Parts: sequence; structure tokens; C-alpha cells
Amino acid sequence: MLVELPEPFDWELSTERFRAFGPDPANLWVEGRVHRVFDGREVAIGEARGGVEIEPGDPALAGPVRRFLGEPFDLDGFARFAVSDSVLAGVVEALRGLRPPLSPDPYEALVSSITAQQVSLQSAFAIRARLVRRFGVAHATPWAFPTRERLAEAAPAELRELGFSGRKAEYVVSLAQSPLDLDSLGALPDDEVKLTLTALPGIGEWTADWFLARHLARPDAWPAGDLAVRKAVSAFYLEGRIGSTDEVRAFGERFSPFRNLTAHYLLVGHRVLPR
DNA sequence: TACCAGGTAAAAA
DNA sequence: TTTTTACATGGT
Repeated sequence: MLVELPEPFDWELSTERFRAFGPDPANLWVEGRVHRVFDGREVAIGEARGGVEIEPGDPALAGPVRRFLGEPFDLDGFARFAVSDSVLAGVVEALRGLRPPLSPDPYEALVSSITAQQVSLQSAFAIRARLVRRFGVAHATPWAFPTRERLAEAAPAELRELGFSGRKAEYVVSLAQSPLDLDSLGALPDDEVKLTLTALPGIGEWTADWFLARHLARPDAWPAGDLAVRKAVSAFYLEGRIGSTDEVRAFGERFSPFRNLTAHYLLVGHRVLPR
């Protein structure tokens, strides 16, 4: 079944993240398709003219799949915005059709970010893959990410065996046990989401920013503390000198109200475009 | 071996 | 309030 996506949409670019840092059992790339479990149901997503082809072809899956592939982002508005900045315009032109994938589940999004704190993305993917295979649910092809309920009853020592530092193991379990309704955060403005999340142990501004960017798709989220964002901004705008978090936060003002897309395009551009 | 990686929390200034 | 320091783990 065809699931339409707004133009432009570049399948290879938009799914690059599922291949770039190692295999991800919860978003499994197999022979040109992404396999993922949505709300307990396994779906295979492949390239198609005008959008993507999904199997099984259940119309109820169309909405979640669209969101997963970054449908909420206003690429046309972003492209018009970018023309005023020759550097950004070049990146946007070279990466036309790139849509940031969105993490469909809030707990999965937060755990994934905690996993990636202060480790290389390659390490983070490997650790998360072990977490998924240890506590997740096996389906025919992909694995469902571990449920909050399952990790709430996990022992931190079990997570430590997978490569989590002792403190991060505690963060993941305590987040699972927290009474906070993560689904309700979507109703709050950006700053209140950040205040709510950063009150939890192990979640700082960086993790909250990525939650806004990659789960809630907030247009103006700007993870200025992210080392890769700092490096990408620096490479494109600061002659390679690596800017501080404060510098990059201030520099990002010029990209408002498209800071989220800007961050993603600069990150991917820094990684895949020839210098 | 030393250093770094898509940070966070707590101590110190 | 802002700045500095300790912290765990895997990869190179």
C-alpha cells in the first residue's frame, strides 16, 4: 500500500540514519526496507514514487508511518527560509528531500538519548541494540523497543552488563518507574517540556532538546550543547574552530524559526557532503 | 596508555 | 548565578 508523503522526500537520505551507525534492531534495515514495530504491529517500509510502500497495507498505519518519516516538517518553508543564507542554502539544495526521522515513542526517545550521552554514536547504537535484544520483544524481522513496564522492573545491574554506565542504568530504570505521563508532554510549549524533563534524574538540557527535536518535531528546537551540532555549525560557519555551547546557542538565533531542520541538515551535511 | 565520544550532577567560585 | 570538576564505559 502506498503511503503518500509531501514532496520533496528523498528515501535514501531520510533513512541514512538507520544505516550510518550500525544495525538498529528496532528500526531494522533489510534489503532496502526499514522494518519497525508500531504499537505491537510489525511493518516493512520501502521506497515508492510519491511516498513509501508499506506492508501490511493497513490504512491505520499510514499516520504513524508518515510521522516516523518526518512528515510534520515544513521543507518548503525551510527551503524558502534558507535562500537568505548562502551556506545553508547550499546544504539544503544538496540534501533536498531529507526529512529527519521521528522517534515514535517518548520513552524510547529518552532512553535512546540517555544511551548516547557522552559516548560515540557508534557505541550508543551498539549498546541500544543489546538493550533491545535483551528486554525488547522479538517480531518476525525487527524487535519492538523494550516497554517502559519491562524496564521499570529491570535491575540496573542488568543494564550495566549491556554497556550502560552505572549511573545511566539508574537513569533508564528510574525514568521507567517515574509517574510522569510522557505522552502528555506534547501538549506543553517547548520551555515547559524542557523544565519538566530536566527535573528528572539523568535528563539535562541536551536530552530535552533532542526530545523536542526528534520526538515532538518542534520546529525551533536547537540542541546547542550537542557536540556534533557544535562541530557541524563550526565547520560551516566558524572556520572550523569548535564553538562553545553558549556560542552555538547564540549563533542559532539566526536560524529561527527553523532551527530544528537547520540542525539536522548541518549534521547530515557535515557527515555526508564532500568538503 | 591516554584520550575522546551527539552530557549530567554536584561542588566550588 | 556561573564555572569547574568528577564521573563510567567502549573504541581507537
